[in-house]
Amino acid sequence: MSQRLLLSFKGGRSTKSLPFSSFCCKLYSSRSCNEVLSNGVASRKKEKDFEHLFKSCTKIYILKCLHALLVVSGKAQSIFIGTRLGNLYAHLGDVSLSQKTFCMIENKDAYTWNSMISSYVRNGNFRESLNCLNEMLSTADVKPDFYTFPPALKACGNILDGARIHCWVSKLGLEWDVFVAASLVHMYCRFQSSNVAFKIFKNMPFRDMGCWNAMISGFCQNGNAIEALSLLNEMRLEGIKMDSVTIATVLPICAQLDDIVHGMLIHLYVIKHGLELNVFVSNALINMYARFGELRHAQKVFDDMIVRDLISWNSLIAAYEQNNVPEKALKYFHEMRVNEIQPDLLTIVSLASSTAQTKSFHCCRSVHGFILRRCWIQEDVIVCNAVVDMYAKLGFIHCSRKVFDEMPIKDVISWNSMISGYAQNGLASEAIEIYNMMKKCDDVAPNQGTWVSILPAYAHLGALREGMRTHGHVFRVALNLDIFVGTSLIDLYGKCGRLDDAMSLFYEVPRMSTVPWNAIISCHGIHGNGRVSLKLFNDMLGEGVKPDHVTFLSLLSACSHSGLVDEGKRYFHMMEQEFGIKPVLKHYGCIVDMFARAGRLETAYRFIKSMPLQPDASVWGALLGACRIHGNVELGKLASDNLFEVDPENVGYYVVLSNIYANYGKWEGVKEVRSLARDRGLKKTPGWSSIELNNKIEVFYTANQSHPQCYEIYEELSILTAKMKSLGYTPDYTFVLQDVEDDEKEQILTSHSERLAIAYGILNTPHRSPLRIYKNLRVCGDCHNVTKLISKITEREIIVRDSNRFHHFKDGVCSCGDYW
DNA sequence: TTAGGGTTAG
Repeated sequence: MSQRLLLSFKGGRSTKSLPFSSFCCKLYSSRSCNEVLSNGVASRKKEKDFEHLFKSCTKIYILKCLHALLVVSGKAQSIFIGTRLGNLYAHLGDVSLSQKTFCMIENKDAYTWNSMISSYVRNGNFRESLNCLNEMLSTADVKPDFYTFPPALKACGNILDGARIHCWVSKLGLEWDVFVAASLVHMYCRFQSSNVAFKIFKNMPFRDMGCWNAMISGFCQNGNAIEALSLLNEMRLEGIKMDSVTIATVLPICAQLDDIVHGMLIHLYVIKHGLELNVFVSNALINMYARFGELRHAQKVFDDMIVRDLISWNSLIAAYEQNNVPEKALKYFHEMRVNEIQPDLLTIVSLASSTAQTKSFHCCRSVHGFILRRCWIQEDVIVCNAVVDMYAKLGFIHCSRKVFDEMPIKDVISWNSMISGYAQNGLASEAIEIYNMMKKCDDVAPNQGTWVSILPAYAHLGALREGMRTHGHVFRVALNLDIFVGTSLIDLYGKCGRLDDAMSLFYEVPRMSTVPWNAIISCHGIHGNGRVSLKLFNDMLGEGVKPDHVTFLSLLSACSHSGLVDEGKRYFHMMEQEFGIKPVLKHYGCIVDMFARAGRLETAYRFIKSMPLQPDASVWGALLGACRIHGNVELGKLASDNLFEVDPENVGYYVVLSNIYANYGKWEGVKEVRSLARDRGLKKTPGWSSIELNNKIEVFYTANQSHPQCYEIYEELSILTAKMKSLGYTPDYTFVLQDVEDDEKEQILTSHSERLAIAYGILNTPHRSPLRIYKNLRVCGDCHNVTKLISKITEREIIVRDSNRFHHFKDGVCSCGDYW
């Protein structure tokens, strides 16, 4: 029977794996193996005749059957058959069998050695492949040929290995083989030596597509996008057409150079030459369109693909994730699963980020669970970082911290994610704590991402001294003029009240992008220098920098803080009409704030009513805040009613409404709001102020009685109050929100946390030195007046930053001109 | 018969 099977197998159906596999199974199970061998496999005369049998081996078990037959017949040790078997095992992914088979071969020739080297490389065992090469080179009777070096060059872990192999290549005169030369080019580019690679490339007498592609991709990998494009042009001039590899290489640089026209022209070329069937090309097109935010084009490319691989799915999911369309990203993740495509680590990274965008804690837990079940948390630091980032973006910072603390390995991005997670959730002190922990780790060095995360935390707390020390670090690693780090420094100096330093830094960093402009416009804005902000905006246009939506946020907020209502209106219209930027809720919020601050509460209210978007808490919050300043109970109540609906959990709004009632002595209203907040389980955020002294940040809560210098602080404050009264100060009791007697009201005002911090600063710093205070809530009107007077009495600059803006007190006046 | 050059990331 086996004999018949073998004969039928020989008779024409041999190239199909199924008949052959069934043949093998039957053969294996039959007890007459020897008989078959003597009549079938073993009786064949030429080794070459095995070729079609080898071709049929598409599954490991089939190959094992054939191998068994060949071992029995004594043919497996022959160089041709043994090497072929070893190669087949390597192709089918069984490395250990591949290695065993090679080792069985006696008197290996170059073909066997070459096959062994490439088999190791194919399976990622680079060290072993280089050992193999060394052994081959030391074997006297074997001569390496042009098949030997390309895989070995791929295996080089450093440029020294590569240069050593280059020497052998030159010695054997193989340098000008196109495959070898392309591999050399690729190797040198991998180790950032594109100049050496280019020299080899230029000297080649003949170049095939592989060489051109190796050089172009080498330039791309080393960030030399311009050189890559000029080489592409040279290739075109020589009449060589781009192939699918060229296109997959070049598309990413179109995105890098922000050149969508070039990218679309290449897409046309792809269509014209029928290259869209290549999965690499289509994947690169999806990625290119995604970078430009052209999701419809990306989707069309994906839809038209006949064959899709994991990267195609990952690219589409990432396209939606990076362009903030999480629903679609999740939809395609689901579809991918339906199509039984197994996600990989990169899928999960996009998934985690998309889930964070949905703001659904439940979904995030599912993603975390999915990752835990696959044990990826232990295996991959990138996935862990994505989870840390996911929870942080959702505001569940304690979950981030838990994942972070349990990470087996932390890299610099893990630390950066945790620092920026805290900083972005307003927890600047915690961000600094993590940064300090990071500094103690020897195996991790801060990078650009670290500085852009930690500097805003210092800026937030007004921790100028620590910020300046970090500026020193940044300077030493030559990142001070990096556009993002430089901008963070501008922001730091600006927010710490050092506008002159911010300006000098601003003129040092590259100013081609909006980023530093936005920062400096905003810095002047929060200091009440609205006119300077407007001038900077015009300078920006003059230098040919196109403003973005953040520029207008900074600008409108500057107008709002300086009472420049007409200018604000003008720029708001200009934004859409001249620059085509559609205002989002934050822009509307600025305009409401601008009208309301200026006392035009009715206009602000009418503006809200005319908005095409549903107003959110920030819009109503702006109106409410101004109602408190301008004392409009009726509109304040209306704004609060809306706020209690859109953001019922934010205790701040209840406090402001109760303040408005209290100012007018409407104690019934106060009682009502307080009980409403209590019923909803909300507690007032305690007010606190901080001051940085001797590299330590000292925090004072309102009416703090437990500070070691408590007695001196209150003593100092009472001396100051007496001096202020002699200058005509009378306490403004409208800022006392409790229904108590006047002397108690004065006591309450005196114990406001910013005053405690100021007194502490006066007691512990040299005469006339400036004081920098940060307050977590808004500074009250009475404290504002008091700080002005203290600045005069003590001849000190006092810079107070509160949750709303900046107050720079000097010689009894505030930079905001009492307009805030 | 063994070989080179390509697409996705926190």
